[in-house]
Amino acid sequence: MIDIPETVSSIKQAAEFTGLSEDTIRYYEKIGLLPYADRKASGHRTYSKHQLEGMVFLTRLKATGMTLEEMKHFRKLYERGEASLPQRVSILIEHKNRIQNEIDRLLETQRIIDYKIDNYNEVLVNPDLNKKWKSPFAD
Amino acid sequence: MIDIPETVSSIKQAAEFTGLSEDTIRYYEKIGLLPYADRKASGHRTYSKHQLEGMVFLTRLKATGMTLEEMKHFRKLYERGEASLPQRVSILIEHKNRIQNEIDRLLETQRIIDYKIDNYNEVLVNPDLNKKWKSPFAD
DNA sequence: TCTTGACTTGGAGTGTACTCCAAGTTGTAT
DNA sequence: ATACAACTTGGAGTACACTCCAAGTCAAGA
Repeated sequence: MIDIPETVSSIKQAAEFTGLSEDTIRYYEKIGLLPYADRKASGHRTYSKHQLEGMVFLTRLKATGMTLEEMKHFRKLYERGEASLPQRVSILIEHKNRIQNEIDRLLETQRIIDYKIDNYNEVLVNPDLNKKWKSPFAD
Repeated sequence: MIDIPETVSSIKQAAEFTGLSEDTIRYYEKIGLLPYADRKASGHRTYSKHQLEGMVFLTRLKATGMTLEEMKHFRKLYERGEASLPQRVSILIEHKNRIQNEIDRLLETQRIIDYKIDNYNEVLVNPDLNKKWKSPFAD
């Protein structure tokens, strides 16, 4: 990962460092997933390193299947301060479990794909075998 | 997995055995992802075990991130017969690699979540530590 | 025969997450 | 001073994958 400067003073740079698009950053702010960003005198958004890291963490949660609504909820808990810590922990634990289930599902599908690739390769070597696998896409 | 009978004679049963909804099955047929299903004299759809297994395989590809368009492409190759075998193998290999990348990403996010959970727990034990972690959502 | 329920069709509507646009403002280089 | 790029806003449009609906047909039981 690129290392993030202490502050950036344009949405373009924020996009560059977080991997989000400029439009997506504005959209997230619009729906309340990101807090209203500080503006310069010109009205342009500025971001601290702190905020950029938060955005990167959001992209990770999203990339692992958390919805924008769930992330908004998490953010609201964060804003309520320390009292919400236990709730935040349990959300993270639950999300971690979801990720684990997803991993298990992916591994199983990899096994099935391997099986199909093996079948395909056998048919490539000996086309007469073709009739043996009647399963769709497998023969 | 439930075992699938040799044939089913309604879309309801097909839905039951594949896990897809009736509407989704009709939708897949409409967009050409599934071939036009055989109909009884009444016009009701019937499906062979062969076809049901194909539908289950589609759900796996979809659950692991393949789009409907990509699946349509794969299906068309399948319909072109044996000559498309090498192409189908390479699509499967590529998809398997995508799954691997996804798994790697999920594992990395799990590690990050673990790190955050640890931080949270430390703060829960000793609230004074709270100032140490300035990273959003992490403190 | 009549009702009930499962099915058929084409097409409209939904939810999520963007993505783009028009009109206007500001900052920088020549 | 002027051009031009980068930014601002509210709001409209898009892509994907369904999901629902209305109107009609068909099969089986009371």
